[in-house]
Amino acid sequence: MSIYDKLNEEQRIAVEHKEGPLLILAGAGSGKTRVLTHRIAYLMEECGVKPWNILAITFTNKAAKEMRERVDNLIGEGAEDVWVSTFHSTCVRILRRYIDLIGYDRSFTIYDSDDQKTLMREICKYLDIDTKRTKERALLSAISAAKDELISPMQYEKECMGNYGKQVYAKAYNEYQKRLKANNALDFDDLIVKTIDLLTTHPDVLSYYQDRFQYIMVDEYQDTNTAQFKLIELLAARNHNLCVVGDDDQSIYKFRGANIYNILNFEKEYPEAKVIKLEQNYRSTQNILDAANGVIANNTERKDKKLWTANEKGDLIRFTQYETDYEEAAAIVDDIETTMKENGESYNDFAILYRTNAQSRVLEEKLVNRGIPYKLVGGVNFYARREVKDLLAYLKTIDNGMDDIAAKRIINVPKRGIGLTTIDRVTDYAIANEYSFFEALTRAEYIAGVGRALSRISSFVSMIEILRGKLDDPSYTLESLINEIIEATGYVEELQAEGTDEAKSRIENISELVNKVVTFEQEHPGGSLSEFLEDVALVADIDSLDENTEKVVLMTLHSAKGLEFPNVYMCGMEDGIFPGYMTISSEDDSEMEEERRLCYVGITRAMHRLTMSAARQRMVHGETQFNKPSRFVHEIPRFLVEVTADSLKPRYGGGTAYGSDGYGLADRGRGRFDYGSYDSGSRGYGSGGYGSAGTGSTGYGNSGSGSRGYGNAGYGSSTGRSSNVNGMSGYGVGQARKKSAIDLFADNSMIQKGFGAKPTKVTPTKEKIDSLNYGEGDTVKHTRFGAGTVTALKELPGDYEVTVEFEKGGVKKMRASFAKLEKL
DNA sequence: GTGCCTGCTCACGGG
DNA sequence: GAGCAGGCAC
Repeated sequence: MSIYDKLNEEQRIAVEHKEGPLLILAGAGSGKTRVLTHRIAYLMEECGVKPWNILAITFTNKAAKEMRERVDNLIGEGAEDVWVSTFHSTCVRILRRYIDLIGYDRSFTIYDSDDQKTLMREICKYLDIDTKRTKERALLSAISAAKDELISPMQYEKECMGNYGKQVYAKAYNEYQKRLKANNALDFDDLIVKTIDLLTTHPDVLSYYQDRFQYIMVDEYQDTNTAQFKLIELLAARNHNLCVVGDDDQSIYKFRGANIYNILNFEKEYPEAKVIKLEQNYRSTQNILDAANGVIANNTERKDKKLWTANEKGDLIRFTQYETDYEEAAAIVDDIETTMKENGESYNDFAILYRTNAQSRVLEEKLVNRGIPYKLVGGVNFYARREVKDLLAYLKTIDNGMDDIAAKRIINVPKRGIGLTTIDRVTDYAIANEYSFFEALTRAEYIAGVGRALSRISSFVSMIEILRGKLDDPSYTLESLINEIIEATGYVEELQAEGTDEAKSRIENISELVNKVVTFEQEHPGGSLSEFLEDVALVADIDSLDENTEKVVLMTLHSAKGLEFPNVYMCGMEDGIFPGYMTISSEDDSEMEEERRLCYVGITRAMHRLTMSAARQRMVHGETQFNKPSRFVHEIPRFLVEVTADSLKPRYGGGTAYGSDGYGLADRGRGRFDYGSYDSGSRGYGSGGYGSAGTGSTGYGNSGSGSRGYGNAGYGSSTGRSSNVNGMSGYGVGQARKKSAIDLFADNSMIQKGFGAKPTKVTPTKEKIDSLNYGEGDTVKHTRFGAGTVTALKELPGDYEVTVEFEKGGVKKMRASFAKLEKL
């Protein structure tokens, strides 16, 4: 029996496709990695293709590593010569060899987003750009977008002719590139762009790689941007043996330039392409799959496909709306513990997914309290911590003396009495004489006004030069280098003297960095400093995830792509969070579609059990926000969802129905749930029926009896009575889906009065406010959230607490002194 | 030149 | 709510 016998028919056809372009549309969980690895094995074993003639591109190092391991397992050793790597590391490898051909030094530095921001700040100062009006971030994202589309500064400038506002961007882009070049640095986008520059201007180099990469495979093709597409096109131009694998329904990186048309138009680009659809899912239960299909069916721009599975139906998807984000987190953690015991599973069988990194904090808190081991993916990157960045800046300065950003970062860290005035003078001198900042430091004695700082500067310079000199000895390790830096600068010593908890944790991070250096040298004997730094620059958060350690995994939905877990929790399922406020208020419908694909990705991560949750109120950026359950929850066919009432202790008085929001809670018993009339399919939603029941009773709304297309407002009361409260009833026949979802809980102010919102911490107000020029019922404008109606006002000492229902951003409660609302 | 305080800004995702 | 830049006092 061969390794190919276990493949299904479509998988086998894909694996055995040898020559010519191939598009594999692989639905979630359809075994695409299996196809890719088997195809590599097949090419090598059955077709005699040399491993070094195969290039497989993935999006993360983690995926690359796994792919190599799996190929190794298939064919037994020999996969190490297959070039498996990410777009970015592929480009770095090519550039390290040939970038001098396009005018950079081969020891170039890679700038991360912090470095980019620092550089842009300098540029704004230099070009007199008012950063209040034009943000660095905006400039950088415009530049990044231009690069993703392969638009050069010159082209950009042309396009901006006559548009004064845009000309600022063009100038900034131009200066930014100039400075990157002067610093011998490349940002992430440049890695791709410069590789294309190199290949298009040097046919011999291109030809070399075209010969080398006779078989090219690209994973997650739906996430490639125009530049990446172009790169692949160049490399594959001679042999046309290009195999791309992707799923248009899982395209979730538009914000960083992903061009979904790369996959949608593949057949136009390569008319001779063979197209294979993998539609059998091996991962999830039928119910989970149906839920995912139900959600994604609301998107219009997609390739037709229908996922199916031979797996059992499985459990229903569970949904619960909690009072606060804290209760939500507590309940999830509870549930993990119970389920784990009941099913004899381990912690790594559970993943908690959320839309934004900020949501992890509350969850972490609860997990720590319970002593549950967890792994947080993302958040504040290890390499973004101050102490780690400082030490890396030393390494960068030693490695690449032209990197001004790095040199300026450490010139006075730890403090050595070289202040801003001195730095400015050195900078001016450097610019005037076209030296790098570090070069200028070596000539400090010629710089007017440096005076007192001169001796300090020279000792800094000689420290760097001595360390740099040591690297000439091939037996000198990077480990010794970093230890000498720590020693010479007194960095750790200073932290030890501080003795605070924060200082201790910084010291731990530093020793962690030293560990990483050691590991790097073990894994890459003879690896250079540049290689170490590039390794560091190109790690993704997800790379550090080891699914085999017994920990609950916490991460964003974005990070979860490509992974699977027996039990998945999708929390914060609220309009305003997911889909996010930005998406809801956007004019562009495609953004909602992207958000929906993200939801699809989340759902399809689950193998056996999917639990969704929402909170009525949560703190977002210091303001209490009231959110309705996510429209995506409503898009799951109702018969697939089991809604459980928040079963925490009764707290708001038993038996009384609160709120007209249709989620009215009664006694916190384990109530039943009713969506209203979801049965009627596309025709309408019941607004009611989210009511949970009184203790053990069946106090829920009438089910929206089929054809009528609505449900009564099902406010559970302790008597289990279903009734209309405050005149809110379900939506009528034919009510548009979208509308009902949005208006479902129109009168949120009632909840607030009923529940009495969580007391906000009273902080002294900066500016005493005695009266307001607006009141309940007035329309006001918020600088960020736009227009809204004041639904409640509460007097505080010297301030007011204003509850505003925004037209687009939901209900928010804010301090009048802080929010600066303007009456309309 | 250093250190503290205040006020402002950012509130989506990441290689 | 948090992190950072800028202002101000020493």
